Amino acid sequence: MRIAWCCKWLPPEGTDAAEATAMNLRGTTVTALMRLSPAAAAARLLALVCANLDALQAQIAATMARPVVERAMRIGSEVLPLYTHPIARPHYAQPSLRAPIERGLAAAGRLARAAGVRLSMHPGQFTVLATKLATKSESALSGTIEEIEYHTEVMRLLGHAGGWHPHGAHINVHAGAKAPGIEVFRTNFVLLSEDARGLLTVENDEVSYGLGDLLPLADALPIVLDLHHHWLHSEGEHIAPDDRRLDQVRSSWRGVRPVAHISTSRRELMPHWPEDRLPDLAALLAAGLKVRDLRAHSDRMWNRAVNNWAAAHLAWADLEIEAKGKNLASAEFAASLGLA
DNA sequence: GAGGGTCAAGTCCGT
DNA sequence: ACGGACTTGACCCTC
Repeated sequence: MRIAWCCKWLPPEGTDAAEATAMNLRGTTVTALMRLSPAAAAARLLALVCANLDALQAQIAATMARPVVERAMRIGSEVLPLYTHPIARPHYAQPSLRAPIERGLAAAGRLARAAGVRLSMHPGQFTVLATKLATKSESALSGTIEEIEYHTEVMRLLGHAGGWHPHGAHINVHAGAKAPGIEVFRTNFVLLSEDARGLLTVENDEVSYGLGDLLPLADALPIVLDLHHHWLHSEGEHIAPDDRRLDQVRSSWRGVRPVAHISTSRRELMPHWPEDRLPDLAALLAAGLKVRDLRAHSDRMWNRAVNNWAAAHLAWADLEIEAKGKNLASAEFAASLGLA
């Protein structure tokens, strides 16, 4: 059983803020890189990558120091900044950049495996396997494939690729656009490398692909259930851990411990809502709140009823905590449930 | 150093 | 038709 934090390390009470800053990944922008000479751009990327590799190892080390139940984390996608962009690609092909990346990621992966830290990644919203095959979207599809193969390459260099979700690793995406339909996702999924297909998972979202829409893919890749997205997509259902639909979700993982996501709406939206009562979507909408507002993640897991409901799902899945309070929220969540 | 405009990409929603 | 939100605010220029 694992509880994961996501991407960014915030300094726990009484620790050094500058130390935490050094533990986080940094990116850059295409325009900033383009303004530099090729030599300066190469130097800039090398400096960023080296800092990020150190930061990643520090994140894993900090995660190792947590109780066993908290040894899981999501790696930020900017670990190798602009890796898939044409402006950066020639630089990443250079041995001067490639060598430290291979060394650094191999060391990070060894560290994670030695301490049983489960690793995941989550490519951004531009990653859409369900996308039309029309000329207009061809670049969207090729960009999506490049992006997934980039994340796969990071996992490969960590030593977490080859076969079926080695060490529990996964690269999680949303399905994409609604119009083409889920079978287009399946068609495009086949275009990925074998390593990528062994790492990819697909997550339900609030607007396009709900849990029921993804179940037809259960034979192709694991389904990540986002409990908060499902709550919004299903018009307020707090799905039970023994719901029959979850049988298919579980089996989609083919023996690997499943992963689910939990987050909750911002408390400021419902200042008078009791902390020990599950938020009632119909009541909140009737009170004038918008789904769009309710999608936003809270800082902390502030609602005990939500936490107990989420904790019941630990019976079958590891949980990634998606809260703006990051590691602080996940540690507090684990502690509040008496798990850590 | 602080403030504020800008940021590679797709899709959906509200105006 | 267009701006904003989303994974997540960070980056980077100007003063």
